[in-house]
Amino acid sequence: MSISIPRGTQDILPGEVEKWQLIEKNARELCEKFQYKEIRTPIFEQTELFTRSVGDTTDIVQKEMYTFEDRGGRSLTLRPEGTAGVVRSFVEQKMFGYANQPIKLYYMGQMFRYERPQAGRFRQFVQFGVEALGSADPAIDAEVISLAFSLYQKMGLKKLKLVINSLGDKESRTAHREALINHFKPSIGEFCGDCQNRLEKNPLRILDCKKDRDHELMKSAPSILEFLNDDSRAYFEKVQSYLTALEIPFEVDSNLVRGLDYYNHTAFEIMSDAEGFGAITTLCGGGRYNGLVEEVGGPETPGIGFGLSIERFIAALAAENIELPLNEGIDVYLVGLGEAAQDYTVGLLHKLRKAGFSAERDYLDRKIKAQFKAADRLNAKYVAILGEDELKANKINVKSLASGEQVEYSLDEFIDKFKSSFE
RNA sequence: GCGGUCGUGGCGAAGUGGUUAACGCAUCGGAUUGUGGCUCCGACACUCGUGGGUUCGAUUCCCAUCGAUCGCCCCA
Repeated sequence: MSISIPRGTQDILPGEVEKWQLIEKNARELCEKFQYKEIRTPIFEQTELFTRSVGDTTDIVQKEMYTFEDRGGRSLTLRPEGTAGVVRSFVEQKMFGYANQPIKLYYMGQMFRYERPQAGRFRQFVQFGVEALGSADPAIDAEVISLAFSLYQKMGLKKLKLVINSLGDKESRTAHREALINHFKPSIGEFCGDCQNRLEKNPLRILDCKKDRDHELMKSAPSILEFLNDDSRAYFEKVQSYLTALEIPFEVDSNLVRGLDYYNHTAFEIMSDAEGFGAITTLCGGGRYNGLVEEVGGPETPGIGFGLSIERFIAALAAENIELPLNEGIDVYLVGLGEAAQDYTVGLLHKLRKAGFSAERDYLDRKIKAQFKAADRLNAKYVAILGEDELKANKINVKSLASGEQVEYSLDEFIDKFKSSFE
């Protein structure tokens, strides 16, 4: 039996990896403009970090974590999401004491969830995410949302939908929770098993159920928005007015519930409207998590962030048929004919590269025709031909593959002349 | 964790219970002794995912298993 790639993981090969690099590059540039700084935290953390922050009633913690014990008997877990590690670092490195507040960070890296793979869902996937810690200004909620939105737009995505909701503060949530339980409890028997479980644990989740979505009580269920206290309501309205100022279209969906326990106030998702996108629609999810820093052992600190998957990003690009500017060819392919000439091209190739050109030569002892084909395949702009004759005459022929024109240079002047004539 | 579909050469893709498993692309060679993209000719070692069963005989039928894929749950 041959060794194969672990389930739910993928090799990203040349030809595909360029898309990743382009997204990564754009993400970094955008973060630079928005003044978010990169942070790199470990890929595994103490298990307790996730059970405490993500919430031990969530699916992530209950059935999706890659947890293992190391040789010292410590329980460690491959990170299932990015926020927990960043917050842990914020606390441990005492960033709350830094002069420059709020602390604005971004990360990019592998996350791991033990799930059955399907469209847009993997066991190892890559998230780009942002966290802003130390500010409870609704303007930063809008900034975080607009950063994510801008990245998608920058890559050419058009069919985007931003959905926002407010989960309110603790007081609002508690009131809403009571109301939900009272609303569903008398008839909970008519709902699916999952919902029956949710009633006490997390009644908010019932609203997200797809099976029971048509149930009468679903439509008449009390909305969180009705239970927002004055502060929470004012906050949410502020976020909305800032989004409007940023010219980001959005819709409010009072049923939007995020899968992690730590969220409050602003919750949002960016989805793709593109057809043929399958069951996955969520590209990016995020929200505010005031209280999380305390939970992890730090001082009371507000925070907000998002996470987005590069895999889904690329899937969305494909769903919208967006061509990325990739596939650059090389500048020059060095054709060598005969042993003496091929020997000479070794040094010449190096000089070309040192002069700033992307250059390649043959390493398979191929005939001239095959070398030309190789040059074509590499999308070379020029082919430089060095045969026995040229070598003897101290010359080299340079042919443009586009025009077919060929010029002869003296070998000594070749690099300089080629450089000055290069377009 | 549950369900549907699928698993043939580097890639794509036919096909059959029975002696040599199509074809296309790609690759390599030649036509064109040192100049590409076109054309023509030729070459190209395949445990037909793996294990077991049925059968005189299985790549083709059955079972299991692994994997891929899509969906449910949930999410990025």
